[in-house]
Amino acid sequence: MNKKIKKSVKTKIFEYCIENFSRIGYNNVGVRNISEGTGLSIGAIYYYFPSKEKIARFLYDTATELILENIKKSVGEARGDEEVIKSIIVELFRLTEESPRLMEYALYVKHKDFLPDVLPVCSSKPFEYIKSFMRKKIEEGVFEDMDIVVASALVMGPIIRIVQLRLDNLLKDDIRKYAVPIFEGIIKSTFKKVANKKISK
Amino acid sequence: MNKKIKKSVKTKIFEYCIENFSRIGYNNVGVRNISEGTGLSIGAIYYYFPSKEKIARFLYDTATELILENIKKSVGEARGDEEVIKSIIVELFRLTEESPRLMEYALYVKHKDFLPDVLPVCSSKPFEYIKSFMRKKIEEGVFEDMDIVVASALVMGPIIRIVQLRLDNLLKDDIRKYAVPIFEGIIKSTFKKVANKKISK
DNA sequence: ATAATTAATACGAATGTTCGTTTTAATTTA
DNA sequence: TAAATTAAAACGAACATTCGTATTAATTAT
Repeated sequence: MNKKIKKSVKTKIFEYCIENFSRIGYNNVGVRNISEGTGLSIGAIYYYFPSKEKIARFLYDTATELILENIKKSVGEARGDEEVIKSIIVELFRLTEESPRLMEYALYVKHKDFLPDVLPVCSSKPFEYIKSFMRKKIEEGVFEDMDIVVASALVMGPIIRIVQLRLDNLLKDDIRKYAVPIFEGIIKSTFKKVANKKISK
Repeated sequence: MNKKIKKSVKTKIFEYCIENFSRIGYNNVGVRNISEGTGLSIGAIYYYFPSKEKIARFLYDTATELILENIKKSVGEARGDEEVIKSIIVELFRLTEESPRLMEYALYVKHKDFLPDVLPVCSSKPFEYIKSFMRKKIEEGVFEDMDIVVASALVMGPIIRIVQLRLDNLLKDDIRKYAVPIFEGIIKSTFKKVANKKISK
């Protein structure tokens, strides 16, 4: 009966920092900016986080966890292997449109600058999850029998590329319109061909 | 008869900064580090560059120019459309193995942190060059008739992804071994099918 | 009363940059 | 040839600023 009325301190910090670490960079956002931007005092910030670096780590963990949850939920509703791939694309594109800063932080922020020992995002939970799905499908013979690295690159490469172009503002329109053609291209390059089955209409 | 003997100041700075901006980040490399690392005095550095930011810009321009030159040369020796795609892959993979820091700087460095008004690398000269080639081939009917954005993502996405994985040290071995399988996957997803022509052996 | 938050101040370390000076090498003058 | 002059190149201590962080005492909320 309380938490709803006011945003928690951590939430405020999360929202402000996700936005601004992505937009102008970790090193260009000072603790004083965070204080002003959230309306919190510097003391309050340090009451919840022992250091600025810990904020960055908290953002990273929360962001990857959030993305993973969304992907899992989306994949959970999919029927069949192709549907799984499609649902991943749709979900990643949706997240890109609806939470661009979240995606930007997860994909882009050069963690080496300020989180030296964090895994590169490409091997963070969401991407590991997708990769393990693919590994299984190669074993089952759904995908062409290819190296997992190659398969993973052929599937995730185009998706991530579209997302990056959008986040860089090089694509002006909603990228969800690319979901189907990208999906079809990916299927062509990775799935075993089945004689009596058409992929596109 | 003189320039050969000593590395120019700009060359020294280029080499040190490409290495270290990529490795530990622009904001973690101070002017004092550059001074110590190159053996140049701080004064000398500022004699050649008006600011640290201008160094970053110089690196960016030089790196993209270098990569573009190499791609052009490699493409120039290719015969036929598929060969062009293959030569781009081979060249980008070669550069990744032989000049990883150069590639890392061009692909990765989050320019927003310190070069606010520079183009994202994905739209820098080398990538624009490749894209315009593809646009032409779509018009000529070599590629499937698809949106240039989609085609570009299907071609460049997997390539860049492999490169990134390698630069993140998530792939331990030389990525050149992936050149052919990646090439074959890309062809499948983008090239028009020609009935009496097999792509792989 | 305890915990949470604020506001203000202060700290030292690190930053990018400046600037007066020195070194070096080439050119000009004598 | 030797001395004088010049200008570019290199130097590095010092500067003002900003950073993350710490500390304080006062205030508010539970």
